[in-house]
Amino acid sequence: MDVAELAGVSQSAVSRTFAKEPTQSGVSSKTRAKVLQAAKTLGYRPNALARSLITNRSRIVALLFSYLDNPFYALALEKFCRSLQEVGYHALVFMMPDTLANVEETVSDLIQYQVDGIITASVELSSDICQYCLDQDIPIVMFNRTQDDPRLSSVTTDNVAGGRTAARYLIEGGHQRTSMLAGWEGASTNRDREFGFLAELAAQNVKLYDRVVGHFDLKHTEKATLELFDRPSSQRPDAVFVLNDYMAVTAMGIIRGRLGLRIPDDVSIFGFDDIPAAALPEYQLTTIRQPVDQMVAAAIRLLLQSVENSKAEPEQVRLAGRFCERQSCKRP
Amino acid sequence: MDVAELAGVSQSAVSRTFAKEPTQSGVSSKTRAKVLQAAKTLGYRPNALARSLITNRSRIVALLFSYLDNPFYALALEKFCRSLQEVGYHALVFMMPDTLANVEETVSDLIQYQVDGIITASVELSSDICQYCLDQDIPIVMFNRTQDDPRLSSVTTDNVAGGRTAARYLIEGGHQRTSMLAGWEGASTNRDREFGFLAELAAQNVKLYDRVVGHFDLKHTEKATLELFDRPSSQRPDAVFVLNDYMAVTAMGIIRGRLGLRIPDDVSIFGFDDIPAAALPEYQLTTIRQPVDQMVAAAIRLLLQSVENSKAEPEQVRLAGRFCERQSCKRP
DNA sequence: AACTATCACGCATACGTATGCGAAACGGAG
DNA sequence: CTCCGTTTCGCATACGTATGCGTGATAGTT
Repeated sequence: MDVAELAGVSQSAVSRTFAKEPTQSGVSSKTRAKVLQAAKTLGYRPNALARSLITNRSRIVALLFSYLDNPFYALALEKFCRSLQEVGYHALVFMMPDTLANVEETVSDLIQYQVDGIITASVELSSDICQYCLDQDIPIVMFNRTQDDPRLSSVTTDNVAGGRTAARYLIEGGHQRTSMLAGWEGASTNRDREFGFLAELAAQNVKLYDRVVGHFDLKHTEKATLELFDRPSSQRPDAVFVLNDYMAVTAMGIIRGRLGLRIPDDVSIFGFDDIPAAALPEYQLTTIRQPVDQMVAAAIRLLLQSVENSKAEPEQVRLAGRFCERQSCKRP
Repeated sequence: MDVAELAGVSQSAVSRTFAKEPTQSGVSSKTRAKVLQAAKTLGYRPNALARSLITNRSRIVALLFSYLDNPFYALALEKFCRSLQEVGYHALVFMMPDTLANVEETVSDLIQYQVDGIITASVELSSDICQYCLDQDIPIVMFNRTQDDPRLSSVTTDNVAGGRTAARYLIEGGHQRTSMLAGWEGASTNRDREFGFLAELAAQNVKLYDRVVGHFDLKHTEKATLELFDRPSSQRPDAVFVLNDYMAVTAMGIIRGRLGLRIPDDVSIFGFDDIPAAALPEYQLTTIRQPVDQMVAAAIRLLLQSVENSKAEPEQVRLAGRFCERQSCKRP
C-alpha cells in the first residue's frame, strides 16, 4: 500500500478511511485528512475487486437480455443501469447467445464474476441453472417473464388482464374478423396475453378469425403479416391484436405501405407495451402500457432484498397495465 | 480450497487445471480429471475477481453511454456486448448521469472495478479524466465521437463526407429552401456532419435557408420542427437535412401528422445513421448508413490491442458511410 | 540397470482489501 | 495528579487465485 506509506499510517487506516460510511469508522479526522491527501497525490482509488474478495459482495448485478432491437427492452436496460448506479451497484450486461450450450457458458461466466444477483429480461433459464444459482445463494429476478418455479422472483405486467382488455375493446368496436399476430410461443408474456385475449373472446362467444406468428422479430413479423392478409379483400381481418408494439409498428408499416390498407378504416391494430414510437403521429397505436419504471424499480427492490437477506421469500410481482386509447382502432 | 481437498491435490493443481489454455499447463490428465470431477460435485467455479487480483487483468470493459432511446446506440450496445463475450471479455455498462459531478463519480466507480479499458459512446470525457486514465494505463476508445486529444483512439464514420453527400444530393434534387435540423452542438458527429453539409453548400454557392436545433432528443426535435415550419406555406423549407435518423423519423411524424405535409412532395427529408426504422415503409428514409458492425469491431480491436500492449499508438479510425437512396427525398 | 532429461506437483508467497483484537493515546472528571 | 472510559491505531490474518522454484516421479536412452 503506497498510500499508507506516503501518509505515514497503516494500511488499516487507509482501508477505514475509504469505508462505506464515515460514521464510526474509527479514524480521526486528522489521519483521514492525511490519507485523503496522500490518495490524491497518488491518484489512488480503492480496488473494488479486492474488496469483494473479503466482503463476499461484489455490488455487481448481471443483466441478461436476448436482444435490444425492441425498444421496450432497450429502455428497460437503460433504466436498470441508471437505477443500479444510484444505489451503488453496477451492471454487467450479457446478451443471450442463440445456442443452448453457449447459454450455459454465459451463465457460468457471470457466476465466476461473483455477481450479487441476476436479472433476466425476456430470457428463461434451464432448471439446472436455476438450481445451481439458488444453491449458491445467487438471487434471480425475472423481468417481464415468469417461470413455473415458485422459488423464482419475477416482475410482470398483468398480461392476462391486458389481453382481456384488448379483446373487449375490439369486440365493442364491432369487429367481425378479429385476428391475432402472436410472438414467440415459448414466452410467458405471449402465453398470458394470448390466454387473456382468447378467454375474453370465448366469454363473449366470439371466435378468433385467424392467427399467425411473428416471433417478436422483424423478419417473421413481415412474413406473418403478409400471410395474414393474403386473401380476397372481403375476407381480410378487420382487427388484429398484435402481442407487442414492436411487431405492431412493423405490421402497420406493411399493412399501409405494402398492402395499401388504411388504419383503422380497413383494419384495426391493437398493441402491447406502449413503446415511445406508439405515440408518434404515424402510429397513434392503441395499446396497453407496461409501467416500465415501476417494473424496473420493483425488480431491483426484489433483488436487493434477496441480497441483503438470503432467506427472503421469492415474490411474484404483477403490476397493472394501463389502457392507452389512440387512433389505431375503430372506436366503439 | 475445498476442491483441492476433495480431489486430494494441492490448490496449485486446481489453479492450473482451470488455467486459460490446457497447453503446457503442467497438470497430468489424471489429476486434471480428479479436479474436474471434484469441481463438478461441489459446483465449483473459479473466482474471476480473485484471479484479476493476481493477473492485473479483469477482462472487464466499461461501456459508457448517454442514452439508449436512439436505436443506433441500443444496437451498438447489443453488438458490443456480444462481441466482447465472444473474445472472453465482459461489459460493465454505465449510463452517463446529467450532472458533471456525477460523471466524475461514475468514472471513479468504474476505475475502482479495475476495468481493462473504456469505450465511450456519445460521451465526452473531461481532460482531467482522460489524463487520469492514460496515467493509469487504462485505454480509452471513443465510439462515434472524436475529441481533440490525439492520445485518444476513436472510431467514426466519415461524417464530413456524409454531410457533403447530403448537400450534393439535395442540391441536385433542385431544392430551393434547404434547411437543417441540427442535433446537439457539442457533439463531434453534429459538428462534422454540419461542417460537411455547409461546406458543400458553400462550394456550390447555395445558401442555407434555415437552421434549428433538436438536441438529438424527442422533445426538442418536436419543438424545433414546428418552429422550422411555422411560416406561410410558400416560405416553408422544401428540404431538410436532419443530423440523425432518430430525429428525422420523429420530424417526419410531425411534418405529416401535425402539419399535413407530404414527403417528399412538399418537403424532402435526408437523415443520417440508417437505423432499422429508416427502412420501414412509413419512412423510406434516404440517409447515410453508418457501418455499425465494422465500427464496433474496430473499436474492440483498438481497445484490446491497447490492452495487450500498453504502448500501442492511439489510432483514429474513420470508416466510409454508405449512401442509401430511398423515397424521402425528391430525386434529381 | 543406471543416468539424464522431462514432467508433474506442492510449497510458499503475493495481489489489495476488511476486520477482530489488543495496545496506546486521549479526554474528562474527581 | 490519578483513574477510567472512549477513541484511534496497528498487527495479524483471511479472502481465492497465480506462479517461480525446488523436489520427486516418470520416461527414455544407452
